[in-house]
Amino acid sequence: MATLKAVRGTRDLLPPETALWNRIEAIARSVFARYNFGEIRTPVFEDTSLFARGVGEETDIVSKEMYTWEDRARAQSEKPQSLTLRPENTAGVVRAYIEHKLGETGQLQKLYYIGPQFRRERPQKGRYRQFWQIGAEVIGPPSAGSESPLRDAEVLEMLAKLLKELRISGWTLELNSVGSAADRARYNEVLRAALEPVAPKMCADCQRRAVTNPLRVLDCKVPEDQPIIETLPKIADCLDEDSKKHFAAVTAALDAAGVPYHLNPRLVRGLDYYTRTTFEFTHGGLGAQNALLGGGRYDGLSESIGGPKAPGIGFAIGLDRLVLTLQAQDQTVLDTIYVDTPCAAYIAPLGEAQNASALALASDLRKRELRVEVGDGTFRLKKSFEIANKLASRIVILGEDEEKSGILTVKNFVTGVQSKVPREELAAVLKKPAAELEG
RNA sequence: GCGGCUAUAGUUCAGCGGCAGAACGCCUGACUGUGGCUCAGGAUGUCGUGGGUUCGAUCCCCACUAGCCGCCCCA
Repeated sequence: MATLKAVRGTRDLLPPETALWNRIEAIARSVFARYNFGEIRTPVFEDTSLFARGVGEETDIVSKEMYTWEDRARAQSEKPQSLTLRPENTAGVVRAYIEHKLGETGQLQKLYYIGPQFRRERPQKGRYRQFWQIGAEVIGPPSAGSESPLRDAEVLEMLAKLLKELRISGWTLELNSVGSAADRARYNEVLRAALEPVAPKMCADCQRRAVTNPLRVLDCKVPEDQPIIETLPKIADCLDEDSKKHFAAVTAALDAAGVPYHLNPRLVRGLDYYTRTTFEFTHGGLGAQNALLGGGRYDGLSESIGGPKAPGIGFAIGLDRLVLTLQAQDQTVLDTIYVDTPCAAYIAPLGEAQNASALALASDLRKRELRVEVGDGTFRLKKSFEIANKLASRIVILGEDEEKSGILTVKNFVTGVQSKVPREELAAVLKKPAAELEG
């Protein structure tokens, strides 16, 4: 029988790498807490129509990347429900916001999530079919200030802080405004019209995009097309006064907060729900998948899935890509984040007769918050030393003599010093840094 | 979904149409309670899977699967 493997595009995360993941998540939770965000956990699958209506029927995500299946019908007369593994988490959060009537609290909701998302794309480095996102949303009724450009700036400033605490440098904040839904629709027509005469001179992809999705033409990377793209109308010229004012307030707040950004009038994001402020933090060294995180404002999302008016802004960080970026950085930088603590002690019983008391000793030390490993009495002492040397900073020898006298033999691998330690003093000795000489 | 490259030991990789290799790691070293550095031995394996060509295939051909790179798109 063929050996079973993780399915394409999915993978196992093993120690010690998981320690790094945990560390990153802990830092994120800590930053979110300071900005007064609370955690939300939504189901990993939802009714398919949530994504179709929320994310947008025409987006790549919905049209070709979702894991969708039909649930069993509850009764024969019923139609089976179509379910989908979430391809992103914003729609689920907004659905929960509506379902639990969080808007009725009158308060701004600040929610973050950490969890797996699913998209059936061709796997690559930094792109998996089950991938992890850390994201946050600020959403609420307009009366709670959910539309304020201050919220946009606060979210961006928080992201800059988070990246700093994660020791990630060299990122670029690409910033743009795609205007209101109406602005966007208007721009689409203007762009389509402007493209008509020039598209035949462009690359094959652009000729196709000019018809199917004009906004994507702006993203084209073919050098020959760049001069033509430069001449195309910019979305900024199609923004109404409110959108312009809103965006100006966002950039002003960023300037005041000292968050550097790069205005990118060609930044187009692939989800239909984005309005006004959109952004992306990119990082070199990620290859073709250079987006570390992306997000933006979604003032009409709630209404598009049948909820009340609830403007919001949010982002999603690609956790897999964050880890890749971190691992590509200087090892010393990595060490400050990923702390691989060795065991304080390896307890070596000298015979099977000592196994039970070795376990009891370990239990006692663990109660005192020490990380401890226990060997086995069938191991020869030489072998115990070899194992201990690999994973602990000290070895504690427990033979017949030690068991009778209660005086344990402790050898420190850092200093090379071997000493006798009464059992009741052991925990205190092990808590001292191994580099310190002990009596 | 399309194109290119790749798949050999636990890991990183070399290799050749005729008995499978290196480095690191692992195991064992005068059976008694002492590791790290050396030294001496030892084991690595369905050569990704399934077909085909051949006297003979890990090697050549085809298909499949998976990974990587690019496109598309995105986190």
